[in-house]
Amino acid sequence: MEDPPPTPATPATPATPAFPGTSAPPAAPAGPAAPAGLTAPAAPTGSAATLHDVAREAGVSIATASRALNGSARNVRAENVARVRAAAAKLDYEPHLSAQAIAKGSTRTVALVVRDVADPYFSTIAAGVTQAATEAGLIVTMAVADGSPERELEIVRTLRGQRPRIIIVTGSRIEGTTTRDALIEELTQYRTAGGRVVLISQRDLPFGTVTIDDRGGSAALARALLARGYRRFAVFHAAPSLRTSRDRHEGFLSGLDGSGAPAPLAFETGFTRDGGHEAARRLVGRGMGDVEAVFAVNDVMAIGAMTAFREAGLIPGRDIGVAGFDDIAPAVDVLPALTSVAVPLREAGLTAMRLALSTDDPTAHHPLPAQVTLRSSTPHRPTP
Amino acid sequence: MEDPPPTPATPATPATPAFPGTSAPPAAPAGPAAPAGLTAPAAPTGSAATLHDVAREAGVSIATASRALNGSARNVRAENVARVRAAAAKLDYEPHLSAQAIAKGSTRTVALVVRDVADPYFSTIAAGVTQAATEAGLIVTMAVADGSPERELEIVRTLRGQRPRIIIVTGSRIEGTTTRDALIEELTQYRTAGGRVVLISQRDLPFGTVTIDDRGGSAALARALLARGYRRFAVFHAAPSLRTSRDRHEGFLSGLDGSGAPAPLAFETGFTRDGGHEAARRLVGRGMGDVEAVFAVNDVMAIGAMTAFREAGLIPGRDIGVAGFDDIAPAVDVLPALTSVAVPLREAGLTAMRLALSTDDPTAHHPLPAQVTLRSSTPHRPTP
DNA sequence: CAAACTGCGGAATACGTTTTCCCATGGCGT
DNA sequence: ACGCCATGGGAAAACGTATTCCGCAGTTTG
Repeated sequence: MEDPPPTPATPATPATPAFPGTSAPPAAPAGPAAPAGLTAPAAPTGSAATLHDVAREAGVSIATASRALNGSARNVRAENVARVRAAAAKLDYEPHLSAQAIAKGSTRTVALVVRDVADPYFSTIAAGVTQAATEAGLIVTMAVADGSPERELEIVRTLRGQRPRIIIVTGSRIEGTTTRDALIEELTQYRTAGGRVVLISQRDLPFGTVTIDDRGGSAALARALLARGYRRFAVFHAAPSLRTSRDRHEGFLSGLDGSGAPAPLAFETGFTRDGGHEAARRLVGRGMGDVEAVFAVNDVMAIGAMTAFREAGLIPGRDIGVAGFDDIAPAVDVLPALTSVAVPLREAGLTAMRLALSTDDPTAHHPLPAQVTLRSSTPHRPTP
Repeated sequence: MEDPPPTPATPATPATPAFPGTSAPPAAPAGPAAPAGLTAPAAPTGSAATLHDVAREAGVSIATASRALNGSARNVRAENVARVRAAAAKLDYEPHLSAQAIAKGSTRTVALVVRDVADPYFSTIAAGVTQAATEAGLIVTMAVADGSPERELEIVRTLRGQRPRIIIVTGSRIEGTTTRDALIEELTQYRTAGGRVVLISQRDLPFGTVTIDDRGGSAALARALLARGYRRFAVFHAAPSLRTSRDRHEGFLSGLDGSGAPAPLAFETGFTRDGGHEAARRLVGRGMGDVEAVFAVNDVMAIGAMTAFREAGLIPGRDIGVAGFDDIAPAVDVLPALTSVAVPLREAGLTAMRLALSTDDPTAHHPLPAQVTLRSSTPHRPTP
C-alpha cells in the first residue's frame, strides 16, 4: 500500500550515513572556527543574466523570450523558440524567481515551520513534506521555532512576507496562551489572503490538520499487553500540559477499561531519557509492588527506564515488561528489543501536503493511525 | 545534560518529543489519505495589504511609507513614522519579500541542499545552518537531493533562480562524474554572479568547505584503543568509493602505524546496521582468530555487529571490543555503551554559515575535529 | 474580392518595492 | 534681506518578469 520508489513505508532503516574528511594534518585540526562576523552578509556584486539579455542575444523581444521559455498560453514560432532556448543556454540564464513571483502574483513556495530540525521526529515529518512538495514542483523554506511560542508567532508573521502558497506548522503545542491566539489570528489572516494552512499534530483548530492517533495507539498497546498476560502496570508520563503525554496516558487507561485490570501507578517525570531513568529508580525505590510492566509515553523514556532497571538488578523483559511509544530506530537495537507503537511521521508530512494541495475543505482534519509493535521487552507472561 | 530552552550546543540529547492526537474514534482511524490531486496547487485568490494601501491609509506617499517602515538612510518625521506604523499594524501589512528582493537586487535567502533530511546526520547539520542563518536574519530554503547527483545538479540549477545570497551543499559525494563537473560549473557560475557557496564534507573543491576530520578521529581512536591494551583488530568498512568509509578506514590504519600491531582484518559490507551485523557473522563464522576488537566505520554498523556477536554467544565488551564512529544518540543506551568518535555536526552547520558570511577568502577550507569517546564496549584489557 | 479571422511579434503596462531626483520649507549666517 | 544648507516629502524611475493590447502579416470565408 505504499509508493514503490520514493517513500519508504516504514522509517525502519536505521542507516546513518556520514562523510569525507579533511585537508589538514589529522592530528592537529584547527579550533572551533574563528568567530567571523556573523551578522553582516555582503550583497552579491556580480550579476546574473536577465531575460532582457536572452532576448537581445536571440534577437527577439522580451515578450517572445518569456513566452518561449515558459510557454504561456500564446504560441511562439518554432524557430524563435529554438533561438531563445539557445541564447538562454549560452548565457546560463535562470529566471529570477522573485521577479516571476511578483509578475505572476503568486509564488511556488511552501513554508514549513518546525520545532526543531535536529529532532528525528520533526525531521522525518519535514522529509515527508519536502518530498511531496518536490513532487508538486514546490520549493520549501524552513524555519525553526525552537519551542518558543513567541518565536513561532514571529516566524509565521515574517513568513507571510514570503507570500507562500502554503504554510505548514508542526510543533506548536502551546495551550490557550494569548500568543497562541495571536498565532491563530495571523494564520487566519494569511488564509483569507488566499493562503493555505495545514497544522500537524494540533487539534481543534479551524485549519486543515493532520494528527497522529496517540490515544488510539496507546489504547491498542494496552490491549495488546493485556493479551500477553500483563495486568498490573505503571505509567511513566510527563506533565499533563504536554498534550502528547496526556493523550498517550489517557489512551492507555482507556485501553485498560473494562479489562478488570487495576488502575496503573502513575509517575510524572521528564519527557526525556533521563526522565524515564529517574521514574524507574523511583519505582524501584518504593518497592516494585506487583507491577508487571511499565508503559513510558515515549521510547527514550522507556530506554532510560530499562537502563535504570538493569542497574537495580532487574532484567527488563524478564523481571519487568517495558513498552514505549514512537518506535524510534534504536528501539530494535536495544536489549531487549523494545515494544513500542510506530507513528507514521513521514506519512504525516506527505498527508499534510496533500491536504494543502487538495481542493477540498481547507479545514479538514485527517487522523493517521499509530501501529503497535510488540517485541521482546514485553514477552508473553507464563499463564499461572 | 538537557537543553534549557533554545539551542543545545551539543546534539547529545536523545530526546524524542512527540504529539497530540486525533479527532476520530481511536479504534478506527481513517486510511492513508485519499490521494488528493498532488500536482495542481491553486493560486491564492484574496490579496494582502500592500505598501500602497498603507501609504494611503496613513495619508502619506509610498516613498515615505517605505522609509518609515524600513528606515532607509533618509529620515522621516516622527509623526509620520507613527502614522505609518499604525496604518501598517491596522492593515496587517507585511512587506512582500519578492518585491523587496527585486527592488533591492538581493535576497535574504540561504539555500541549503542536503542529501536526506530524515537522516539525523544531515538534519543536525541543517539545524546548525538554520540557527546561524536565523541569527543573521536570513531565511533558509531547503532541498533534498536524495543521493542522486542528477537531482542535486538540477536543484542547484533551479536554486540559482532564487538568487540566494548563499548556497550550502552537503551530501554530495559523487566522484569524478561528468555530473559532478557540471555541478562545479554551476556553482562557479553562481559565485561569479556574486553568490557565496560553501560545501560541507567535501574535499579539494575550489569553494569554501568545512570538513569533519574523519581520518584524524579514526587515528585517534586507534591510538586510544592501543592504549587500552588492544592490538589485534578487525575493521568493518563499506565500499571504498564511499569516501567517508575509506577515510575512516585509512585513518584507523594510520593510527596503528608504528605501534607494531599487526595489520587488521578488513571486512567490506554495507554502511548500515545490517551490514555490520552481516560482517560480524562472517567474522565469527571464519573463527575469530585472535581478534580482540572490531572497529566499524559507523555506529549503526557497530551496533548491528554487537547484536550479531551476542547472537553468536559472545558478549561485546567482555569477549570482544567494539567501537564505532559518529557517536549517535543511542550509542550510550545500548548495552554495553558504545565507544565511538563524536562528530560536531551542528558545529559544522554553524561553521558553514560563518564561512559564508565572513569576508575572508571564499574558498577557505575549515576542518572540524572529531572527538573519541571511550565507553564500556572497549574496556581496558587486563595486562597479561 | 472584400471582409473577417488566425497566428505571432513587440511595445507597453503591471506587479510591490526601493531609491534617486527634485522640490518646498524653514533656520541660519553674513 | 538674501543666499545657503539642512530637513524631509513626493513623483518617478528602476528591478526582472508576465501579460495585455495593438498591429501586421497571411489565410480563410462569404
